[in-house]
Amino acid sequence: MIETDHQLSTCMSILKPVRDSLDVLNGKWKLPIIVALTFGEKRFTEISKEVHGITDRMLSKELRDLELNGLVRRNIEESYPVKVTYQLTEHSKSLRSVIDSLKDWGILHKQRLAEECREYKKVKKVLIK
Amino acid sequence: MIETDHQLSTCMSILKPVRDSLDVLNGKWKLPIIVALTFGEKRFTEISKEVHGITDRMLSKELRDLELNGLVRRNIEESYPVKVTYQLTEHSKSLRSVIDSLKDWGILHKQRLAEECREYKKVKKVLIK
DNA sequence: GATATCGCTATACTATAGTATAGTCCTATA
DNA sequence: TATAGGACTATACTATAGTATAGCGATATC
Repeated sequence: MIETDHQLSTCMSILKPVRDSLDVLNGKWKLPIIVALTFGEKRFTEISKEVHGITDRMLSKELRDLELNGLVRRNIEESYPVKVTYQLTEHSKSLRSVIDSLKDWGILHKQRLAEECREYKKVKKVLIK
Repeated sequence: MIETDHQLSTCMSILKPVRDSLDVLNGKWKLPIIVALTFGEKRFTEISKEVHGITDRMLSKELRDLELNGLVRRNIEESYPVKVTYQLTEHSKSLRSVIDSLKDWGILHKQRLAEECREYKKVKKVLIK
């Protein structure tokens, strides 16, 4: 019982950091934007063209979010006219393993669902016979 | 150029499975429910009591989602009255590494943000001087 | 007979995420 | 002078996630 409580509280303490990570990555556009910035800095309209379907409003907001979370840096070139570029930060590289982990599980999960579906069809076939 | 296109398409192919994983874990209640079921099967009202603040409607919906994704199994005991229990599946155990990865990054990220904040204060101090 | 528990569902609402469309202020170019 | 691009912001909308509250049909308990 004490053991269980201890384990449970351990589990609970996992929830907060997991939520933090999910919040940073969540939404429809964060990851596509990160991908677009993977091979060097880009300008607002360049990102907008690469991330198909995003509106200016969303891009502006998501870039601000990513900047606040220290994943993206906004550079202003003091030229005429000013040139604004966005690039990934060092910190953003630490996301690599998280993304890999999510990708691997996503693939595994799809396979599992497909297997389950085949199982179901097999069962149905037997039942029909 | 060809190289870059190739790398980009690789990145894009990562997006879908990552999205799949995020969709499965997303929302306010999925993870707390999974935690509640970590130490054995539980009944509807037991989960409801452990996951503080969740409404019956949400619990019902989220359990159905988790069941559809093969993470939770619903058992009906044919007794009078019927007893319904929920438990984690084998497949749900494969989430372990994903959750660990998210947790680790969440902790790292908080630290990074805290450091950045200290940096900022240092800079501000210098500027005020 | 009245009340309580179990495992939900129904209805109606609010809050947050995302979309659609237009406009602004700057400079550059035809 | 007109048009276009860059980097946004403003306004208004829709869609999805989540909340609040109530009810229901079964059994069990007082």
